[in-house]
Amino acid sequence: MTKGRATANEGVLECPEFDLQMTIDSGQTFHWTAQQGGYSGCIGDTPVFLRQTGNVLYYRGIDPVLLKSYFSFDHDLEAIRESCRRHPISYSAALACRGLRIMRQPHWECIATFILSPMKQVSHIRQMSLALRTSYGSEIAINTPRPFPNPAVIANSTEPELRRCGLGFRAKNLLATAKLVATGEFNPEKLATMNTMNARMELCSLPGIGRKVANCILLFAYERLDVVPVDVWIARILGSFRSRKSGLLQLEQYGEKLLGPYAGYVQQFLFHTARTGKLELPGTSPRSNSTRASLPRVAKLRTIKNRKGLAVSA
DNA sequence: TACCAGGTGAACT
DNA sequence: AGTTCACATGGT
Repeated sequence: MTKGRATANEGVLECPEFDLQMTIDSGQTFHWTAQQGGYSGCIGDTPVFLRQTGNVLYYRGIDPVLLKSYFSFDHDLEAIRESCRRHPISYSAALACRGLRIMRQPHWECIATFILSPMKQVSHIRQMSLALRTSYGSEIAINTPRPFPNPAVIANSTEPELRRCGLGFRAKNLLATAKLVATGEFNPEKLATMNTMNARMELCSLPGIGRKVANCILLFAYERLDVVPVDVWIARILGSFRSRKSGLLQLEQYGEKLLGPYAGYVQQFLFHTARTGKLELPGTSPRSNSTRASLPRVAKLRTIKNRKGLAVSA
């Protein structure tokens, strides 16, 4: 109905090389709900509605400057694509992911939701996020989405109550981390000024955060675009590129070298194409929509808490 | 039913 | 230092 034309209270933004749906569905954010041909959610504490038609983004409720920053409109996607041209599989993944941008998410909500991520599918992380926002998020206005709850609000809750949001064993970690942040003992803003290795160590000091989750947070909230989070998908993909099987840390280092200066971005292209069944790997067939991945299995994976001197990317 | 999901941390050899 | 296991929940 309103497709291709702005309604009364909508702002309009040219957005070349941007795919709203792919960006939101790529497993980096879990707080947006598909609605009326667009998405509703919050940017910070501001309720926002977004929809896209072609190269035009229609937005409601938000300063376009913040919007552009949130979705990283300043990232040079062409340069990022070119950075992995020498590696054909990555390059074709990059071409398949035109318009996928790595966002600048608010620090706390990114930390909190990736604490919820271990051993959960993307759709389940969305469910947990929604349950938390519904139960604990403040009501900004009637009939608008609630923002992700502040650390203090979570900190004032209890583990049994958090478990009612379906968090399982993650409830304890979220609660403990929320308390550390609420008291000021841990300051997420401080990490922005630190180098990647030190920021990673700080994150790994939090309960429930190991190397993989820390890397996700560094990539999706702190703009460390060279960092490669190695989850089961990326481990399979990177593992299939080499004959020797290796541990998580080895795969991460291998990935950072192979995928170039924007390795984290390229990792996201590989992750998303694999998860949507579009990635073709040597010796495997792309999965169909209805079946599980046919990607090769990887030996049981162990995680490593970061230690001093273990500089993977300085 | 059994298996898997954007893993982590503690207790084992 | 390397291995093994428990940990909740929801979906196929």
